[in-house]
Amino acid sequence: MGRAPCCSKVGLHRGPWTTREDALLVNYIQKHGEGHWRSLPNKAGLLRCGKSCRLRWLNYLRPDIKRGNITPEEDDLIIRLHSLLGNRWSLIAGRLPGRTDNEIKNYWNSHLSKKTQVRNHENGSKFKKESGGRKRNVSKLSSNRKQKDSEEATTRTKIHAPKARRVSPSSVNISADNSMAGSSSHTGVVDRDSNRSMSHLEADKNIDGDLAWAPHHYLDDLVQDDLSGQDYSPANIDNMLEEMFGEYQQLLNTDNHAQLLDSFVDSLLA
DNA sequence: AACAAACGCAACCGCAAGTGT
DNA sequence: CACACTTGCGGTTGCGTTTGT
Repeated sequence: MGRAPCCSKVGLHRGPWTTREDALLVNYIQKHGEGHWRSLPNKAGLLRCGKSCRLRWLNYLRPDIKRGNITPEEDDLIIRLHSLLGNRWSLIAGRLPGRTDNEIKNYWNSHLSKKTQVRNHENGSKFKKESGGRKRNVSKLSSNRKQKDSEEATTRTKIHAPKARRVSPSSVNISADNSMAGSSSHTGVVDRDSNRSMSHLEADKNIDGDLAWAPHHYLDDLVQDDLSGQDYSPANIDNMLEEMFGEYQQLLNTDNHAQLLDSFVDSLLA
């Protein structure tokens, strides 16, 4: 597959956006709407690649972006959704109105991954908790950033890392009203790296599609209230999440999980 | 006050799925 | 069916800011 040349193109601006560039982009999108990112820079008079424009718009300029600190409720929800979905930031972001996948990803990497790591270690071992906030670690004076980062990377907790998948609305087969039956439904976020038959792919598509697009999808049952409603956290959410997560992990931990997933997905589709 | 380490976040990169021809 | 192009995603990097020594 051919790869579209991007920011490597000579003559294109890179790095931080100026207020003028922001204004040009916002003006253009307000007049013509989103999309056609590739041709947008030319039409808008920007010396940026389309990819860069799209990112800038989605992560920063969009009017519905919520700025400011992540609330404790959001914090908690991110942790829960991450435990369920893994690093699928766009899906998680979809449950947090006004938050972008990039923001959540950054927040996770800089705050929550440590937090959960600390939790895990507190539960299971004598992990030495890093002091919160910006504390200098004197014992690390000799270490440089890269080294530290790579060390972190190797120790970072990874629940699972399914490959990214794009799902278009048209590919969603499950009807909007078809709330998925049973709490185990969503554990169908399956390992995409294993070799699977077409039924797997279809099932995956359905599941993801439902997650991403259907108006009354499963997660709405799971997390009924929009965070903006301030009343997130119905009494049974914890139990449901725990139950599903347990089931999900069970699947992942099984040797023949490909086969298990097979029947699991089949049961979902039935 | 100066310096270095740690942090936080915007932006970039590369891959892969969807779509058009 | 095969290929090229577009778009979306998660991972990674670069750099300005903050903090501790």
